[in-house]
Amino acid sequence: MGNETSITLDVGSTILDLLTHLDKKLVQNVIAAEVNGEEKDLTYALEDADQLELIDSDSAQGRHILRHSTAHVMAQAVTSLWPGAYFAIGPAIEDGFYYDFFLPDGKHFTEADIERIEAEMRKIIAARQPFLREEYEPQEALCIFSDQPFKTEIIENIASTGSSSGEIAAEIATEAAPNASKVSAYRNSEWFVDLCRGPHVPHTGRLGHFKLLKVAGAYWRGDEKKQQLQRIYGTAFESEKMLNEHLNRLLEAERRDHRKLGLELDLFSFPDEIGSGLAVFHPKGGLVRKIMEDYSRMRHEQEGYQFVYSPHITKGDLFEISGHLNWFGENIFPPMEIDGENKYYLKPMNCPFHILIFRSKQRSYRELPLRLFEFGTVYRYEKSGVIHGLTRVRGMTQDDSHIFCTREQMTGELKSILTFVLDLLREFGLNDFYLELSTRPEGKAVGSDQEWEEATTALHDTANAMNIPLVLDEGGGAFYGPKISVQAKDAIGRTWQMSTVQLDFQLPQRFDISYIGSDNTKHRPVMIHRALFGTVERFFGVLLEHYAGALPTWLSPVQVKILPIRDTHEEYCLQLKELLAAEGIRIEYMQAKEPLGARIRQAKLEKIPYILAVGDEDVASGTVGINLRGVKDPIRAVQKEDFIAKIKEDIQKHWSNPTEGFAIDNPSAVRVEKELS
RNA sequence: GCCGGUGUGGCGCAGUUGGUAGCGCAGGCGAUUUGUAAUCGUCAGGUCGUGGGUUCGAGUCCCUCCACCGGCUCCA
Repeated sequence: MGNETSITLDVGSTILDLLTHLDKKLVQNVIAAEVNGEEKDLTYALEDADQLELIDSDSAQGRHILRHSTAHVMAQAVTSLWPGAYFAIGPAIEDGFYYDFFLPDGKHFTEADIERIEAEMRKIIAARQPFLREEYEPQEALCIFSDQPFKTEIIENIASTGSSSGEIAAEIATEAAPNASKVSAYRNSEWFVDLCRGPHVPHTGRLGHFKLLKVAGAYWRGDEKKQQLQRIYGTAFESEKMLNEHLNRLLEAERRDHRKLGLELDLFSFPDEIGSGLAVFHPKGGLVRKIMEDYSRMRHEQEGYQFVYSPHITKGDLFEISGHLNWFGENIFPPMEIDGENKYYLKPMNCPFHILIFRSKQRSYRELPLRLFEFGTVYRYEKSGVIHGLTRVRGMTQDDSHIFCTREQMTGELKSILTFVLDLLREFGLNDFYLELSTRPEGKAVGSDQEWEEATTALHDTANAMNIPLVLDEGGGAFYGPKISVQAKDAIGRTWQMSTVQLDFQLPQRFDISYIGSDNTKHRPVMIHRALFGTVERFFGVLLEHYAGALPTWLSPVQVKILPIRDTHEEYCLQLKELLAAEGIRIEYMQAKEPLGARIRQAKLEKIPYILAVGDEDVASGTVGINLRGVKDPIRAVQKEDFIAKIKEDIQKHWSNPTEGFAIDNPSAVRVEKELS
């Protein structure tokens, strides 16, 4: 609440008692409190000199609590519908909560059960059941939960380690008591009690604005070798309004799904006949992709990269030397046998090829940093269940580069790469980033501690200097070195992993590459692996979702569509088309076979940035009527030269939408887009 | 890979308790010549993902495989 006040109460008073002394309006949203920095239920009995912070249901902390409480209600509902169900863990997560269950006797939930469970939950909420906190010695708790194997395991873990932390995942910690000696649980009814650290809302009547979203699978403790459970996801908010806003955001995400857009806009497809996770790009998608790649090539040229090419297959020796067959083997497609002797593999990575280019002759320090760039198509065997549109595929093209430099050049290179990455991503319209530093994967890494330490420090320091938030991803590095990845947030706030920059001391050793230094002796170069788009496919998918399919003009496969009002305007239109084409503008002409409204509609659905409608008045005065994407009303009688100047500016400046240059304050823009969905 | 769901013409969908497939959009053709988000008519298009089984008979029931969707584990 912010303001500090001292209040005197009777001995044994609870927070709830205290609230009754305070202004009703101010405290009606309070669902829990922090006492001396620890979250407590409202039924907590205050002691002398306790410092109290109230937690409102509309705060992040408050939502977390009410979601967690809703998860308990869901578990109770499930237990009442499926007596004997085992429940595992049920934490609040970002935007919602889940609970993992196991139904005995081979039963399982289906999507259809969601409604039944929701209905049962509403009954529990209507009953305004109190959440009663109980504390037990571990032995007692084991008795109470003797028929719940997962809970038993959690309690035993707490009892043996003395705490809920350690090797137990963070989410499990939310289930357990923070102090070692006692185990806390919350009772909602005579027959339903759940192990939990708390706190919870005072009673189930404080809940109700929730929705169950999906049934999914999940492994016990996130370990694929352990039992498979069923997870039910849901979300809950402090009000119906906030809940609906969230559900609308989910719909918006669905509307932006690049798989759907790719089909609607005729950009790419995944024919069954080719195989899972292998895309073909149709002419329009191919054009977008070409523009992306051309732009990238142009920028790489400016940044001092040299272009190389390497084949898609190689003898296994190469990946033996690099260590990929050993460390990355399960992601490599099975080999082709040639002449019974040699095993050839589809390449999963480009780096060894670039190393061989480096090694093809003796190198001098004067050549460094040597920056080799390639749109390298690689193939990775991904488990069938993980494939997802263009963002997770089995055949992908990386905008890959390997930079060979001296130890001394390393930091400078890293810095210029990160600057380059962020610039490039901004040029494609992504503006909101954070960096993630992935460190040594324990048990899955090569190289000495000292090398890892040095590499990690170098990456960390460079990342820190970028003035962008940096988060740590413990153990997420590649087997040969740590990495920084750039996470970009899209237009609706979702984050996508894009670029990666990896520092590598290992492969230069494995391939024994060297350069002659100014001292006339051999030195080992350092290698930096980096991809800016990450992969062209994923980047394409992310851009589609970011722009909801309405690509900026410079990336649009069709930039202008010309519509004559009647076919008598055809001649003028074709002249206009020539004029625009001469400026390198991508344009389509649409004959007057149908009413104008129908053609406008069709062009709008194609998300064309500029639709020109041309009639008698335009022919007479050399003008066009412009329909901007995202704007309902047309702009009439614009001199065609003015239009050309405008669209050229748009293309040159990479406007995210044509409206940017027209000072249009048109709230219908967003509405129109929505109506069409 | 694992758990659950789904798979009907290019796309979106309907197909009652098993009785050999419909609709809308898109497409072809014809008419309509249209000033801002769907003009009218007509025609064509599907061995119902695949392979097997049950049955007199399978889009409907069972099994296999494939693919997709939602997650988990992995990950660019």
